[in-house]
Amino acid sequence: MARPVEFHRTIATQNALLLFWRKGYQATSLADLVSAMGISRSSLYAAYGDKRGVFIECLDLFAARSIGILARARAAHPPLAALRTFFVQTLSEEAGGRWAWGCMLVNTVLETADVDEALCDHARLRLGEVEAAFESCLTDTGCGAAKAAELSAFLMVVNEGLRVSSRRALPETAHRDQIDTTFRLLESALA
Amino acid sequence: MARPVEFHRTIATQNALLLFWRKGYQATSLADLVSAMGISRSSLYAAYGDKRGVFIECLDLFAARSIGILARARAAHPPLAALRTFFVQTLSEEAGGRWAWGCMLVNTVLETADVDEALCDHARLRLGEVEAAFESCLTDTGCGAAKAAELSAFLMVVNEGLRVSSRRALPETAHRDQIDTTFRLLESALA
DNA sequence: GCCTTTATGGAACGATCAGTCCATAATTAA
DNA sequence: TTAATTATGGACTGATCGTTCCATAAAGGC
Repeated sequence: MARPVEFHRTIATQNALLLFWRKGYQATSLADLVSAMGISRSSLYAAYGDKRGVFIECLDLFAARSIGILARARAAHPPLAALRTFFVQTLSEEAGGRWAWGCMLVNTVLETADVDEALCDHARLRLGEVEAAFESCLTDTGCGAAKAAELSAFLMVVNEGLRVSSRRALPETAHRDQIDTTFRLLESALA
Repeated sequence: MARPVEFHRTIATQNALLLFWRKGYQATSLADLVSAMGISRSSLYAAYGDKRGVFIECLDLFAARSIGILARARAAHPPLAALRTFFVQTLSEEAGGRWAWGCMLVNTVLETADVDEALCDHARLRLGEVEAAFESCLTDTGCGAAKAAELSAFLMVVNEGLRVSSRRALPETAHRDQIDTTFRLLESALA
C-alpha cells in the first residue's frame, strides 16, 4: 500500500530515554535527540507528535521499568528484602553508570515545577504510582495499613533523597551506607 | 569621578535568587532576569559578567541563608530540636509559598548534572557545607563522631528527599508528617 | 509499467536565546 | 563650564531552538 516505517519505535524510544534521563528535557536538543534515536526529524514528528510527546513516552517507560524491577524483586524475596533489592539494583548495579543519573521522574519533577505544570503533573502521577508500589510492599510485611501508609511516604522521601544523592559525585561507598542506614531505621520502626 | 551605579547589588541579587530558585537556570531567560532584578542588560553584564555569574552569586547567597537559618535555630534550641526547627521553618513557614520551591542547591545539582559539570560542582560544594553543618549539630548531641557522620549523611538524604517532596503538590499535612516520622526514627537511632 | 499512499532526509522558517555595541545620561575633577 | 569617566537603555548580532514544508524514496495494487 505504502512505504513502511523503517525504525523500531520501541528501540527508538529506549534510546531517547537514555538521553532524556541523563540530560533532562530542556538540555536535550532535537538535533541530539534524533541523532540518539537514529531517526529523522520527520519520522519523529510523524510518530510522536513533537519533542514533548517523545518525552512523555519516555517518562511512562521509565516508570513501568521501575515498577517492574520492584515487582521482580518482590517475586524473589520477602517484602522488606525486595525493597532493599530494588534500591541496591537501581543505585549501584544499573549498567553503564546509569545509577548516577538519578530517577528520571524525580529529575523531571524538579526541572518542570513552576515551569511546565502539565509535564510536572505527569511525572508527579507516575511517581505516585511508584509510591503505591512501595506501600503495597510494606503492607505485605503485615505491619498494618496505617503504618504502611506512613512508612511508604517516608520511604519515598528517602528514595527521592537517594536519587539526588546519586548525582552528587560522592565516594563509592556512600550510597550503600545510606541504604544500610535507611533499612536499619526502617526495620526498627517495623519491629 | 563618574556616573554612580543606580541599583543596590544585594537587592538585585535577592530578586534574581527568587527567580532562579523557582524556575531554575535554563528556564530563566535574560529578559525575565533583568526584569525581575530591575536593572538593564548592560548593568547586569557590567556587574556580574554574565548570566552564570548572577546564578553563582545566587547559589552562594542561598547556601549562606540556609546555613544561617540553622545557626539561628541552634542558638535557640538544643541540637536535635534545632535541626527539626530548620526543617519546619524551611518546609512550611517560608514566606510566599517558597517552601514549595524546594532547595535551590538540590534543584541545581539535578538540573546541571551531566549538562554543566562546573556549575553542578559548585552546587555540590555548597550542599556539602550544609551537610557539614548538619554533622556539627549532630556531634553536639554527644552521639560520637562516627554516628554523627553516619546520621548527618542520612539526614542529608532525607533533606534532599523532603525538598523533592515539597515540589510534588502533595496534601498540606504530608510534609509535617514526613518530618515527624524522620525525627522519630532519628531519635530512636540516637537513643 | 503506473498510480496512490506513506516515510524519509534535508532545507527552510520564525522565534528566542545569551551576549555585544553604541549613543546618551549622569556624575566628579579641574 | 568643560573634560573625563562610568552607567544605562535599547538596538543589534549570530547562534540555536523546535517546528514545518517539500521533493523524493519506497512500497502495494492495478
